[in-house]
Parts: sequence; C-alpha cells; structure tokens
Amino acid sequence: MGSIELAIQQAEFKDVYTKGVVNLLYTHSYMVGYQSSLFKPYELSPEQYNVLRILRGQQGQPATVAAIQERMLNKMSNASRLIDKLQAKDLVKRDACPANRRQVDVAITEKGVQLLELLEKQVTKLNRTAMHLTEEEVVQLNVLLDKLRG
Amino acid sequence: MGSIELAIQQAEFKDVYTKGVVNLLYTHSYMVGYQSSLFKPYELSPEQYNVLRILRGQQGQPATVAAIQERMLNKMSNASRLIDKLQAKDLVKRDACPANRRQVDVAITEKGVQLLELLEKQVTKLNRTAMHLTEEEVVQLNVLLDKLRG
DNA sequence: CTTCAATAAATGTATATACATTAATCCAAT
DNA sequence: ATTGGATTAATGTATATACATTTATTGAAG
Repeated sequence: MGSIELAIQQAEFKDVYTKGVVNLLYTHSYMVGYQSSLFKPYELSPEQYNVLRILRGQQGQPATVAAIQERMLNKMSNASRLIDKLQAKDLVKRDACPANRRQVDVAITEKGVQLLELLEKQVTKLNRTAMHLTEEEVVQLNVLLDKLRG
Repeated sequence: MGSIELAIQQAEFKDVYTKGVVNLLYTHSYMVGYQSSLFKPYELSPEQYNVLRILRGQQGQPATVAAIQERMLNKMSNASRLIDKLQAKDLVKRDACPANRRQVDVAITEKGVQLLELLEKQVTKLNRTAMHLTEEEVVQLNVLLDKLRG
C-alpha cells in the first residue's frame, strides 16, 4: 500500500492516473500548509508572496494588473483585490500608466523588496526541508510536472 | 527554458526546490481547473466529489464527520459545512450515531452513488487526457510525490 | 469627428475557506 | 452521583476565491 493510500485511508485506486491526480491535490495541500504557516506572521497569503516575486522579477519595471494575473499561479484569483491588500500593507504601489490610461502600473516598494528578501531565505530553507527529495529527484519531478501539463 | 518558466514567464529559479514548489502549485491549479469545469454542471466542488468518494469507499458503512475530515485532501476545509451542501442536494444523509451521541453518521445516498458513478467515468477519462504522461511516468510521479511528503 | 466593439481594471455578489468559539456529550477521577 | 477535562460537531466571523458585471478608455471603421 503506497503512502498516498495510507494518508487518505483509501484501499486502492481505479487507475494510476486517478491516483496521480489525488496525489497531486494532496501533496499540494501539504506544501501550502507549510507555506501558509510561514507567511502567517506577516499576514501574507502564498499567492500574495508570489505576486511580490513576480514584481521583483521585473527588475524595477512596473507590471500591469493583467500581466500579473497572467503570471499568477492561481489563474482564477482576483489580481486587483490581491494588489489592494499588498498596497494597504505598503508592499506595492499603483500608478496610472501614462501610455494607456486604462492600465495601471504596479511596482514593488522598497518595503516589499525587504520583506521579500527576508521571507525568501526562510522559504528556500523550508522548501528544502519540507520536500523529502534529493536534488535529482526534484529535477525529475519538475520534468514530469512540465510534461504533465503538455 | 523549461516549460514552467515559460508558463509563468519567470527567467530562472534560485534553486530546483523552489522551482519544484512553484511547479507543484501551478500544476495543481491546472488540474483543478479541469476538474472544476467538469463538476460545474452538477454544482459540485472537487472536494465535495472527493467526500462522496470517501463515503462510497466505506462499503455502505457510514463515517463520522471527523473521519471524513481526516481523509479529505484539503485538511483545512470545513467538513461540517461541506456535508451540509451535499445533504441539501440529497447526495448524503446524516444520522445520529447511537453509540456516541456526539458523533454523526454520514452516509452516501442512492442518488449520491448514482451521481458518483456518472461522474467517475468522466473524471477517469479527463484525468487521462489532461495528464500528458504515459502510465510509467504517472507511476514515477506517484513515487516522487509520496516520497516528497516523507 | 462619431460610433462602437474591444480592452483593462475595479466592483458586486455568492460561495468557500481558515480559524476560533460554542454547545453537547462522554468518560475518568473523585 | 458529581465534577471537570476531553472530544465531536456545529456555528461565527473574517477573508479569499470564482465569476459576472460595470466603468473608463482606447482605437479602428465609417
């Protein structure tokens, strides 16, 4: 009996694909649990953290709300309101985009950069310790996940 | 540039573990998107579907709310209210547990079994087509995910 | 120039989730 | 038998999410 069957106390799966999906959902929940507890003291959700990372990846360039939405891990979440939260915490700032007044330029603030740097160290450490895999196995996992999505 | 970097337009990851976590979150969102659209016509969430599966796995035996909670994929979600929803749709029923009146026996109804059977065929097919992996690769993925959680 | 479809972001609204608290019941110790 | 801590489920409450609608603006076609 594999460990996913044990974890959710299911006797057996109909097929490996179904098992794979359940395993993916369950493992996701496992990792998000870890991350959330790390972010909690800073009142940041995992996706908020991710948006800060996206913005810092811009090398100082701002990004439009739509561009952020596109790069978010959870495509369905609401970038506009998520940015509201980050702005309320002074981690990002919004500016009217001069070239196109429909768009809004979002950029990470100095405070955001500093929080991100602080968190990043902890996240990196956490990811290593929470994933009980060797580097080679993680590489293999990445290959499989990339292929999975086609 | 691997496909996860392309998908979220990120230049490069600091390390493979961080990449692995992001890849996991992103792939999860990909699969949930598929599943949700399948369940949508039946006004069922993926976790509600999962609870129906848990109950049917009981071979007719009811399960307590706590037992269901334990086996749910998302440990943090609220089993009690989720069961409310299923009960409102006549897919499960609640009965006082005679042995221990604090507990509530939850069981799948005939209607629930029938909906589950209908959905299961579609889910099985979807899982196969949405996961662009061979059987061997899925087996490998399952091994890695099980090991990941330690 | 005016009109109108397309686009970008924000907002409305319903539901789901996370987490704390409450209410009922059980059971062990006195 | 009574008390008090532990357990079980339900509920309260705030926030997040999913999805539709609205508002403002753009740019192309007439």
